[in-house]
Amino acid sequence: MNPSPRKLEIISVASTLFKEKGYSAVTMRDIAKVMGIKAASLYNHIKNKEEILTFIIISLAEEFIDGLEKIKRGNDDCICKLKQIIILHVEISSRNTNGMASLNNDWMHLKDQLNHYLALRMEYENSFRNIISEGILKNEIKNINPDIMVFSILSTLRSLYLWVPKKDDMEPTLLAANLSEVLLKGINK
Amino acid sequence: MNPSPRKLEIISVASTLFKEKGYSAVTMRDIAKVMGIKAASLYNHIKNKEEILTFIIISLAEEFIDGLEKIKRGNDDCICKLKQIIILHVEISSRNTNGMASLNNDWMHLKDQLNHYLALRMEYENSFRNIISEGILKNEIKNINPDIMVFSILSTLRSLYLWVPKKDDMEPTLLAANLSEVLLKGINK
DNA sequence: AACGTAAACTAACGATTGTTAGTTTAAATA
DNA sequence: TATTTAAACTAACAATCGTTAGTTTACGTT
Repeated sequence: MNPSPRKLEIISVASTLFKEKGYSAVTMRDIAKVMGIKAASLYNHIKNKEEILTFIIISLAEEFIDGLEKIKRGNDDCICKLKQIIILHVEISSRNTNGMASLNNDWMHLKDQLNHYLALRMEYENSFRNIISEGILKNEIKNINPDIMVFSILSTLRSLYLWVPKKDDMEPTLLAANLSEVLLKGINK
Repeated sequence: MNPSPRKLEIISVASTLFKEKGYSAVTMRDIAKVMGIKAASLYNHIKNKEEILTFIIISLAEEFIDGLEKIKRGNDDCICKLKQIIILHVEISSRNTNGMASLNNDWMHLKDQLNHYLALRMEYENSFRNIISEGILKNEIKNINPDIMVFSILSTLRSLYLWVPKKDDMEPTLLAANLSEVLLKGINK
């Protein structure tokens, strides 16, 4: 059963507020006020507050897993795969900056799906690290601690949601290209 | 008037909890329980909940401003200054991973000092960008949009608080050296 | 015209929130 | 020994929290 349009509207409003103040600081009455209805009316469309957060986070997490899965299946070299990962993050983050805030900062407030989320996250990071490690073996990537490279690149990509809205004049394609240059080849001339 | 040892103890406990769940989700009773006292007793040492957050954030922000000020005053080249900034972040983040969580995620819950914080933050980012821009002029740094380089490097440095605790076996000096290599020269061989 | 239904409403609940007031305890000081 | 004081306590407050129950409204379908 797909979410109704009204439910998606609530989730969208909630995402905006969650980004501004964090999940815990946003009340059902806050969400209702932006919707122009009373808090109790929200419950005609959603089960509870937690369901909103769960939907936001899990659907985004699965987008990332699916995207990475496709990249892994390709037989491009590692550097090319990394570029595709950068594009994946720019695309998803640009399309849903508000949701990305919850994915990054509010996952610990999940209950039922917390373990599922943590599993997806670990799966994603492991796949990412495997691509790096393979690149080192094939001599495409420097022989530095892969954890540091994963951490460094992923930190930047995870922060995109904060930065994309400030640069909405910049095309996602150009942003991804510049990011690839900086993340893969550095800034030093 | 310096904070008493007991007050610092409360702030330390609060920092730990703020990192785990975020400022809004941590109650005064949560903090008190870890301290082994009742919530009301906290008010013998602190004015209110907000004061705890303010102390954590502002003192860290000032550490960064002071550190960057010293780096700016030196007459090293830009690449060297960037390396010093990386060391600054590794040092501060290693010394206070818990506080860094609030600095990154809970600043929007400041009240009295919110504008002060935002001013410090803008000052820091501007100085950072100026170093990059100067590096481009002097042909030390690639001629790419400096905003993207600031964003990319700073995102990684701001996430250190999440990552340092998982790698407490790694010496901060080595971490800073590896980070410099990755952030400045990239991962591509 | 009668009915069904989706989506709003009012009213209220029990729990929890940050915080205050006033009291007790125990150790240091006079 | 008597007094002061720092730091804990108990008890309670008004406000706000997520949520439920029951009701009204308005519109599409029979």
